[in-house]
Amino acid sequence: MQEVAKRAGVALSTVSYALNGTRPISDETRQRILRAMDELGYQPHAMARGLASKRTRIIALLFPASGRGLGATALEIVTGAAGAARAMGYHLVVWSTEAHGVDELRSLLSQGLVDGVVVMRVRLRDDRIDLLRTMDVPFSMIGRTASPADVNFADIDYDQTTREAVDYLVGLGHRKIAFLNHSRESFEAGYGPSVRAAGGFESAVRSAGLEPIMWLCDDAPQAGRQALDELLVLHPDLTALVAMNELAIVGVMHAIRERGWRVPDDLSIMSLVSAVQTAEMTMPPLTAMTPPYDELGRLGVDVLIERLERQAAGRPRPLQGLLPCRLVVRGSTAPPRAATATPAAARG
Amino acid sequence: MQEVAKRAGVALSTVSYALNGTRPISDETRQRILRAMDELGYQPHAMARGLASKRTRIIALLFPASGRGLGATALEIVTGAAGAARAMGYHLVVWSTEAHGVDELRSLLSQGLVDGVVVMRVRLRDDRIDLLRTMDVPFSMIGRTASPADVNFADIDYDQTTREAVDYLVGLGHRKIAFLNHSRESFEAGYGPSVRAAGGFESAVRSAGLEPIMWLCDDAPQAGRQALDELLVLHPDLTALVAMNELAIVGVMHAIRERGWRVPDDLSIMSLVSAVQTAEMTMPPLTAMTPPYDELGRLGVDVLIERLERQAAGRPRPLQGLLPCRLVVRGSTAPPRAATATPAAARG
DNA sequence: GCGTGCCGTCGAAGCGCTTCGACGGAGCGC
DNA sequence: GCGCTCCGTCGAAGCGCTTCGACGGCACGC
Repeated sequence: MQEVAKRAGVALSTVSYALNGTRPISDETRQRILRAMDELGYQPHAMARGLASKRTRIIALLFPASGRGLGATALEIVTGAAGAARAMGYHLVVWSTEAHGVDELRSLLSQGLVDGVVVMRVRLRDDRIDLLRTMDVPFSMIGRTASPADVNFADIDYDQTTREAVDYLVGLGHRKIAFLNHSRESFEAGYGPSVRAAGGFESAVRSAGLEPIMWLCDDAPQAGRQALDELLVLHPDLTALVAMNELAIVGVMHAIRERGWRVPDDLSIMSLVSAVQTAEMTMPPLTAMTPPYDELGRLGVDVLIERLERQAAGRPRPLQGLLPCRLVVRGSTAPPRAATATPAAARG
Repeated sequence: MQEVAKRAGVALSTVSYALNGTRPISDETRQRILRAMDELGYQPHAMARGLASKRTRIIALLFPASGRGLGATALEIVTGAAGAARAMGYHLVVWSTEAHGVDELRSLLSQGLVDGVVVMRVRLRDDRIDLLRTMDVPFSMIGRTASPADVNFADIDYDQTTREAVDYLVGLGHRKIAFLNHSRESFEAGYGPSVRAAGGFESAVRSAGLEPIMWLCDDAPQAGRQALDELLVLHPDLTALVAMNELAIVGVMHAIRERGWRVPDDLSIMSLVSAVQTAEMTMPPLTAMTPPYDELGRLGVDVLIERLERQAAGRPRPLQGLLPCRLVVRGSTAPPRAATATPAAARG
């Protein structure tokens, strides 16, 4: 940097101002400096900047250590987040806490390595969020807690998504639609997607003048088979299933085939919040509401950096982005067999 | 840190030595210092350390920007890598290059933010590796180039993996086994897994006294269906398929069902290098050689840090780890129908 | 014509740590 | 018993940048 300054015939500090725009610099001087930087192939030293400015331009992405159920999903978020961070001149470090829990997070944070944190897989009630609050570390969430009033977050718009899913099925002529959710444990533990999708489904179905049916089901094919059997006992006139449980869907489809039924002719299946990869791993491929996971990651980073750079003093109001899933019609949905007739009670 | 020193009654530098073990410190002094740190809840400032020591304790994970085909896979690698890094006191930043390519990587590297780089999804011939070499940045690879002689890497042991897969099928009684690979483009572009698995399969099959059959196939269900049809024309006595192409497998299974055949009774299918998530997304679930992806990520980081900390001067010899996939038997494999009889030429 | 402001630039003082050279004291050999 | 060595500790000099206060020069107004 010394050399750049010398070559451009200015003081060291002037180079710094030109770089950061901290103080006004005449256009001509800036040009000289930029040229010098270019010729010397100079790149500012990240750590030195960080130390001097107390702004590291590094943010952390907190994600749950493994655990099934994420997968392709989570990767897309990471990719999106990394891209967004880089586009804004930040670096993204990944911290997969949960192994050692909150204590480790605390020590990580107090190393002063990061300016802020993006928290993935937020639970409605979340220790990590509490910690970030008390340590006064800027953060944003992908997903959200029960009361995210004053925090920046990015989440899927479950209301909109479930509504679109239900509307699509209703539009095809379905009148009896069940919602196959995640497991009871995850629902009762307050897993956001599970809870919010359930709420969205209920209100969407009701506003279509229908009766909501929800079923909690473990994330496993076997559980899905059983769930279908039980559902059909209670509701033999079921013609469509909305499911946010990909592994269960596999079982459901198997069970359907064993009955000699076919998807989508005898039962339409719609996968909620389902990544492309998994939706195409079945036969027929699943009509699905596909979440824009990379967008979600991107947005999570964006709102954090927004908070970091512009909301530094006086929090005007939080940025909260809800992204709807995109409907991708594949082969698992169709009008019900007796779309025009009355719902066939004479079935099963 | 000043305060810690004061409280422990020693000089600032002594605290530093106690922390890093750079110079011998009497046990008693160290204890005093550690206690003081504890009481004050002190955590060394990462950036300051990095600036002063020129060792940032940050490493970068270079991974391919999106692109289908990774997915759950890649996430596990990231998770494993992040865990390993943290366990060794490092931070992991993710850089998804390829968007802007090598130039961006160069500028990223010259920021001096990272001590070294783990490169994912290495191609047999890889620009990024060349750059790292010329810039003399320590790195390790997950996967490997064509001639990885002097570099630390972690990769799947394709020889061992394909051998186990073939042996298992041969053990069941199969005598006519085909290998369904990735697309021709990826094979000819020198995508390591594709090339190495092909080699491994060929030698494994030959050493079992059988004739190798390989088929290149785009990563799509439709391509899989077609591939199966073509294969069966050429080899009507085929009884087993080893596939490293999950999307194609979906199509294959569909095609089989349409013929009125069943998996595994009429054709055994074995998925190579297949994540648990996808292996369980089919009916029946796939018998698969499952790669220890998190181990792979972990190992990639380990060998990099090894290189960083111990091979600093005089490279003794590279650490190169090959991890075999683990055989998980599920429902897609069985003895061939006519295991004891001669291969049925009178079929399909 | 000289004071007043403001714009653009400069020099220097850190940011919180590591590391180097130096130094005092204890233990050893002759 | 004296000198020498080695061990454990100290003080100070940076690491490469940001940022603060200061300052020179210009345009403007009275």
